[in-house]
Amino acid sequence: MKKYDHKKIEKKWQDQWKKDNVVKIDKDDQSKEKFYMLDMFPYPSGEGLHMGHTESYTASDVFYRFKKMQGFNVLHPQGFDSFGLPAENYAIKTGIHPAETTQKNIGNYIVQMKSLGLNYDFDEMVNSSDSEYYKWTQWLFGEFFKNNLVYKKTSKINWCESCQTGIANEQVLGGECERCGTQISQKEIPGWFFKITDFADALIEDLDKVDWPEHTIKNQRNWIGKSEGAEINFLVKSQKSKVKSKLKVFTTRPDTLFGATYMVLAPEHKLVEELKGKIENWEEVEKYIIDTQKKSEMDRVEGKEKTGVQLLGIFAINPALSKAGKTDKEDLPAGEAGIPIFIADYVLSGYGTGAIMAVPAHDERDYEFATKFGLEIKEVILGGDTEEKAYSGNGKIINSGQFNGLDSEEAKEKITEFVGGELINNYRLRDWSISRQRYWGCPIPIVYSPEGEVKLIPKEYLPWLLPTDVDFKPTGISPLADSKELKERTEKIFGEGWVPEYDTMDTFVDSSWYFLRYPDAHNDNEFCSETRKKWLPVNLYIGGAEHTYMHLLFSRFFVKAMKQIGLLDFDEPFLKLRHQGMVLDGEGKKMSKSKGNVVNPTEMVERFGADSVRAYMLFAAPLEDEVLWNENNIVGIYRFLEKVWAVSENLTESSDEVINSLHKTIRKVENDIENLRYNTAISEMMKFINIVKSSSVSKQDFKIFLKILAPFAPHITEELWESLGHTDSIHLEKWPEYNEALAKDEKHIVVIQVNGKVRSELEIEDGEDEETIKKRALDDEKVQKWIVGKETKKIIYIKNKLLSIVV
RNA sequence: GCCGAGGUGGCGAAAUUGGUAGACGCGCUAGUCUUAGGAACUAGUGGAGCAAUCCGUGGGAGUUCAAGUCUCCCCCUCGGCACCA
Repeated sequence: MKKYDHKKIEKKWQDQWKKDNVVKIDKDDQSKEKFYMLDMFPYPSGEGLHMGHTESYTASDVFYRFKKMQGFNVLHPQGFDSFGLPAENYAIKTGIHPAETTQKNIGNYIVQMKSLGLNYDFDEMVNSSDSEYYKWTQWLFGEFFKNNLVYKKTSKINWCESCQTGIANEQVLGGECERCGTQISQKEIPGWFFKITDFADALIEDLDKVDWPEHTIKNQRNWIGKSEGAEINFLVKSQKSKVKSKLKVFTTRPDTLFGATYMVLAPEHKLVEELKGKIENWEEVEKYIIDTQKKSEMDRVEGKEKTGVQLLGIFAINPALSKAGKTDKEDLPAGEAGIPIFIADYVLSGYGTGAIMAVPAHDERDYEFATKFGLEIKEVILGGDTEEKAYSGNGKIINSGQFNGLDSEEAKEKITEFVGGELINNYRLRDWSISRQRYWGCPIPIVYSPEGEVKLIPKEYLPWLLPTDVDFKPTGISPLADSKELKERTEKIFGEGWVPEYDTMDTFVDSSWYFLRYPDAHNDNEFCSETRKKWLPVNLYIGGAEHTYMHLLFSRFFVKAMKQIGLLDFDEPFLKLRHQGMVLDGEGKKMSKSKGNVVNPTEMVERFGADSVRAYMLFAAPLEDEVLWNENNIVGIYRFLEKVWAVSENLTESSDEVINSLHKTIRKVENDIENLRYNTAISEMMKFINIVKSSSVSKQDFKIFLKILAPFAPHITEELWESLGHTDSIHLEKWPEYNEALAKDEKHIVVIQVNGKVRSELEIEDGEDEETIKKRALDDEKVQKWIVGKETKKIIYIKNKLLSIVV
């Protein structure tokens, strides 16, 4: 008997599959139903594939093989998100061009993926730093430009001093750069923006159309941060002069307008500068503004204590309190004065209008501020605990003139109308800043005329190539600025004095549409032909939970924008999404280079075999949970495969028990794969083998078992398939059908409970009638003991499972 | 503080969705074989008890013939957000 030697057979079959080009599919095959199985494409780092990839890529590989056996035409592509900072930083250190490192790393990744038995067609791969791909990234930018979905503006953006580039809001984590952890500052620079906010509502509403994890949907919603409220104008007056200005605020609680006793502007608010001459304590105000600018976002939040400065010499008029309820009728009822105006850093310039009406009686932050500065607190809502500092719930309106007695909800609309305000929605989401002052990214296809006029580079000049004659060292100005070649190229095409855009695009742009390219990866005329668009959208997408905001949000935006332009005809890119959990070390700690506990997938494949590594990753825990990589546990899987191997050399006849178990196993495994419950699918197959070991199985039935094991352990099953006399691959077989009648049990154990406690059990024939079972139960010796001399009040029977006697 | 996920043997985890809690795997114990075993095989393995039986799914209450599962309150762990008006 030859031994199970994973090294030999895995090598053998990987070579064979390559030779047979088994992964190639006919993308235009109309005879089969399509299924688009997608993995999140990796950034090809120098570290190589990590265990997290191993798990999610195996998960998708199993699903792909399963769907294929079920007769679907399955697209299961892979590619590389290869623009980005690590390669550029490496280039700065070593002088090796990013293109070169990237190419090398991609080669490594492909070798590693193949060694795991992952079936991808690398002839059809997408590589975002390849001009064949980024030509279309640029073309899409152009389409967005033509359709007014991208614009340029000078604004304060998040600036990372260490990376020497601006970054998106989404890339700032707790005031720090998500890449390098440097404190983010604000910098005023010109840059390009995608109008993602145009789609804010659709990005929320369409979440109802997808099958995604609940928490991911919630995160998307929170990130967009829709709040319903009103914009209301207040009048600002100077004590000395007649000059009046309007001050617009956003509030979610217009119903509390009568309780607004002061106003707060963000220190950066335009009006502060405008009214400079009217503000009597300008020196103090200016100092506060400068102090605020100096504070980083972190400090602003950490020093929770409210600070602020009143703008002396000016005041605002609460429109609700002016005679006619309109701001332009500024006369106040006799004895009423205007309300004070403050600047304070608890009001953010970037949200809403950068100014608020403060209602201390019903907002905790306003309450805190008002208490500190001794400002009036006026209750206008009845409700809640009177002990509470500020009641922020809904209730009956009081102290609000003709609106008294209304419910808050109703009052919101009426009071807004009364003061000429407007009900509107506000969003936390901002337009997506995509300009990066770095080298290794997709060039923005824009040129400027000598007069500074913006011109989109026409399609005929795409791909607009990333120049190679640059110095990588970041200086805060995009490295492209020192390319002689780029300058000459631009002048040659557009004329003397024309200059190219030097910024490159955020790499999230590359990954926002890559899944649209796979169906037609080498099309040089279109990003994807009409006939190949039939592959879209993605049926199942598997990837890390760290992408619950950015990548998923941006991809969704792209699809919506492209639909609006008429390039696509669906709303959502990923119909079904599942995340894999993190892979931790044996002690449950995160793997990291500094801890020295990083596990190398290739080394594990060498030692235990790809089949064992694959099956173990999926067996150890549910897909979405964390997996501990415990080398002592993987032997369980290895033993299982050895048992399968051993069984294959001892095939005779199937016992009834084995036949029954086989059909149950097919049913369970099929159902579990469909629901991505791989862990229980594998345990079910283990059970089957255990039963076979204590009994016997026929060649035919064993071959059926091999088929359901094949997606998980593609090499060993292929080897055994061959040794059982087949010349065609097991992976071309059809998924076996189970027989419901054979999967049925003929006998059942029925548990007998007395007053809810298990007292005995009976073996019954399937379908044995209830009366007989009841009688048998009541006569049962062990049951008798508990019911003798008592009156039977109730008997409940759950078919084939349980009989509960109440006495 | 807010949002989300979770808490079941020594460990990773199951539980047909209200019906025998701990499947499957690791580990452990005993035995067989062996020069040996960190190999293989067989049996056992939630806790207490000689046993009958009792106790057990973070804690407490409740609904029910029956609760890991449903309801209410509380505690803890992990992830994310953090003055968003």
